Amino acid sequence: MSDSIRILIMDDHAVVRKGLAMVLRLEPSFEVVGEAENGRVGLEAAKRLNPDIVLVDLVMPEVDGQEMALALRKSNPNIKIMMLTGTEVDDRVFDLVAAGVEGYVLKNIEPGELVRAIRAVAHGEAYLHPDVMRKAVERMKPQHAPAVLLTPREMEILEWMATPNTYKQIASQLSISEETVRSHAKNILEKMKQPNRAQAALMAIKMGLIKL
Amino acid sequence: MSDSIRILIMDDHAVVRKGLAMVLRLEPSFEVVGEAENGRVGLEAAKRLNPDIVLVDLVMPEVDGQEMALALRKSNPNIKIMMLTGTEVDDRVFDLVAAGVEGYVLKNIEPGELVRAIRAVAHGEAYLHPDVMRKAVERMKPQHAPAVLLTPREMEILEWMATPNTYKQIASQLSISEETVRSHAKNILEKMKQPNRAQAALMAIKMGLIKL
DNA sequence: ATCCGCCTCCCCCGCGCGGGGGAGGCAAAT
DNA sequence: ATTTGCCTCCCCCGCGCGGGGGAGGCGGAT
Repeated sequence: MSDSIRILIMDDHAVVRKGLAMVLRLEPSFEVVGEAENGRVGLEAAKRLNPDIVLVDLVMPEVDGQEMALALRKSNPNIKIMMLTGTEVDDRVFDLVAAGVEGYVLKNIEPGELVRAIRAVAHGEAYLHPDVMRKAVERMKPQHAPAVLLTPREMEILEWMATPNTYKQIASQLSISEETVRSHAKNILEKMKQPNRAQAALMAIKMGLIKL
Repeated sequence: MSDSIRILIMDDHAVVRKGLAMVLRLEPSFEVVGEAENGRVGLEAAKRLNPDIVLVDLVMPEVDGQEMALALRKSNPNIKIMMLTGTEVDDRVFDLVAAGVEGYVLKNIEPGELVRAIRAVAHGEAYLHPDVMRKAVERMKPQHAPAVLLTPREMEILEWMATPNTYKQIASQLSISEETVRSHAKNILEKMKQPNRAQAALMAIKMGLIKL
């Protein structure tokens, strides 16, 4: 293995490619081995050049970054992928990371940070832009607050309502009457404004009241 | 506001505290304003000193990092929290980020990276250790694969089954007979080995077949 | 001392749903 | 040409469930 990081750049704008290449070539340990103007030729180039990492724009004509990433993951899973997009955090990020994309940065990134990011990803780490990370964390945390108008007992019943158990079975589990369970269930459905158990369970998961 | 970042360190091992403090004091823009040997005194110190950020070990006697973080979040939500643990990624991370902890690093982090992390968190960004990020990404991606033995039509019906609509309503929406919908539903439940619509919907979400 | 929220339990009704059958058409695979 | 999978549609039955009532006890708040 070589000690330098071999990079392939994909972007439909020549200026961006040249700009990135210029910045990256300043780094002694970096080696820009190729450029491509879209995902199709980029994919071929990647297979031919076998770079350590590809720096790819998300929006490109013919074959975009997402398609390219998925295809490259299949054919050459060892090539790291660093996705590059505009200043907005695209929701496709999550599909991308799910597909195995290691890096995701916005184009407004500082050159120094980009260098660090590339180095991190090339070393097998994951690098997500802070904004993306924040959004990811937001997704992980339950969208708290909306309504904890349920009593402790009702919360307990609600959890059971998300299971296959019938009210009768729930009742025996809790050692109370089935009628009591049904009574709680009625109140829960009314409070949550849901028409049935199924919707209440889905709603509860959405609100993070119960775990999946 | 001052231009330096005021830091409070919490760790039950004096050596770790001193070591961290020494490393951080090398940074001109950092100011270590205090140390605490557990969460209880750390919490008091935080309220008294009002630092920009607290660097806190997860495992501590009396009041551990998690309790401290939750309490501090309530009393002083503007103080950033950087959690510090051993070399293993603890599953409690997810509860912590859900609770609002901005940073999470492992103790094997390089000093330079820790400095960057603290700076990032102090500036309002999120910083998760690459390993944690990777694990978080793993959690986000649907645990694909198990079984997409459902036909396209069944997938469509399944999505409708996760809504409040009755079979009759679904049927009219899809312009087919209610019996057809019920027939599909029967096959779906059998294929998914689920006893009812509710469980099938929950299962579908777990498997990432449908979106929340 | 009164009120109110919570938990408990009971009754009745209608219907949506799960589970068991069966059947015909149509396209792709073989 | 036969098979196989998919989509379509139909029947019957039993029961779990949603929705409408009501009632009593118990603890905390005032």
